[in-house]
Amino acid sequence: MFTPQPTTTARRSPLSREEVLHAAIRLADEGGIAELTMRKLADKLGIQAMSLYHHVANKDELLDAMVDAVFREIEVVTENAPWKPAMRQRAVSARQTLLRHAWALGMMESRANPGQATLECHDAVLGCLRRAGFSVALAAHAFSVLDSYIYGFVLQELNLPFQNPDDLQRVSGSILQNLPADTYPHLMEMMTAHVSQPGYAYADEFMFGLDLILDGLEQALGVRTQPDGCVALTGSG
Amino acid sequence: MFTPQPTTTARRSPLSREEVLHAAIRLADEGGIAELTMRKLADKLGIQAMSLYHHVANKDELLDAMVDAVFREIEVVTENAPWKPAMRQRAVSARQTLLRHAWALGMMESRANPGQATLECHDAVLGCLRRAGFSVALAAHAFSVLDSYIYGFVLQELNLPFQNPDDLQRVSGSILQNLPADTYPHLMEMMTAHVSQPGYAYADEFMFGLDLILDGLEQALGVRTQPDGCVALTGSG
DNA sequence: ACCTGAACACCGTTCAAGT
DNA sequence: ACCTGAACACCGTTCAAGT
Repeated sequence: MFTPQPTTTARRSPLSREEVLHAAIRLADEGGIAELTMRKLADKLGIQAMSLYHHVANKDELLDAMVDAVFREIEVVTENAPWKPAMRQRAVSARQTLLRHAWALGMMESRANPGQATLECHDAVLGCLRRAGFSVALAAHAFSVLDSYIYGFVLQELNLPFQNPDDLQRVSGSILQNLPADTYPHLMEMMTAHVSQPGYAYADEFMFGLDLILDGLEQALGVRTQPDGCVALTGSG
Repeated sequence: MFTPQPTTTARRSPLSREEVLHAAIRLADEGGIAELTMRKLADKLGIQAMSLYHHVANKDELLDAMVDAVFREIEVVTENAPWKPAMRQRAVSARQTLLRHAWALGMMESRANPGQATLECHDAVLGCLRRAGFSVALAAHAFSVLDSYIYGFVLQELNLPFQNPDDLQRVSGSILQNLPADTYPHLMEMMTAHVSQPGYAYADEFMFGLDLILDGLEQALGVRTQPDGCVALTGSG
């Protein structure tokens, strides 16, 4: 029996792996990683949960792909750019990306299969450093300390029980208000004299630590390229 | 009717909240956080899952208590110790503790209720810095950059698909072997010329970054306490 | 006070069956 | 090739009932 394709019928185009991936990311972005279940994801796509397994081997593989998609969003500018502003800008982009997808950081702990975008991002960073004169060993050091700092800072940022300065003042007040004033004196001082002051935002701490690390790397690079032992102070000081 | 207590009968002492907490930590340490379900935890304690709710409001409260117990394990030596070795030793202890409880880091992302041990740990660190002459603002900077680095480093360490140098050589080989040699040239160079060399261990990168940050903080402290603008180089260089 | 059985509303995934 | 219904072995948690 010949059954012609119903070309005129409004029909859902067959689901693609890309569609599944992006729907999963949107779901996790909006409702948190706990909201991302195969059943709810299927619901959002208008299919049954079991149909997802035609596009994705299992939930773990989906999570791997999601993490790789996050790395694709991190901008790495290395084209003939000096290493310091390039690394600085990449750090800023990485932080923004990881904040946009709050679920990603917590998932990296358990992922072991780096995707293509992840490898490309790493390669670009290493290339920038090597071209700037970093030895292989120093490039490894630099990569480690920069990524550690970025990941850890975002982890703390996401852990904060507030998102804006108004929240902060309210929350820090309620935490310490119920305690005797001398239980945590230094924490109390930090809250009252600094953190709860107008204009304070934890996000601003990011640049202090980032520049401290970049300056330290610059010094280490200078020591290496000038083996007379004289530290070259190339900063603004 | 009078029913006497069966004093002679071998009877389980009533379960305490502490017992539940430690069993939960052991379960997560051994099998990963996914293994920690209320049902399996109850099994291990020889009771039914529902009985746990007499000692813990819900799973979320249990997770909060587990994170706080991890902070209790971090050693903070601040008694009259100079700030630099004290902060160095605390960073080492924090890293070891977080490696011992690999589940803890991923959970901090979603916890918002700091416990007593957490607050005590933070207070001790701030006290050490303040006594050493750090301004409130610089102490906040120092705290942020140090904790960010520690957390981020451990996050990367846990993310590595190997635990010892032997694994490393095998894994790094299999990742890059299947690729054309020029797809990720700098990653390839890093693997072949550095990471896969005998004696390399990612764990050793920890001290480079830690000392880089501590030296940077020392410099920032010196600049502040000597307002003549002359940087005091108190390091070994 | 502490523990429990049964139940509810969920999970990820398999498998045989449909078109 | 793609989707599905039914089922399996799990979840966290509630609630009424036991001692």
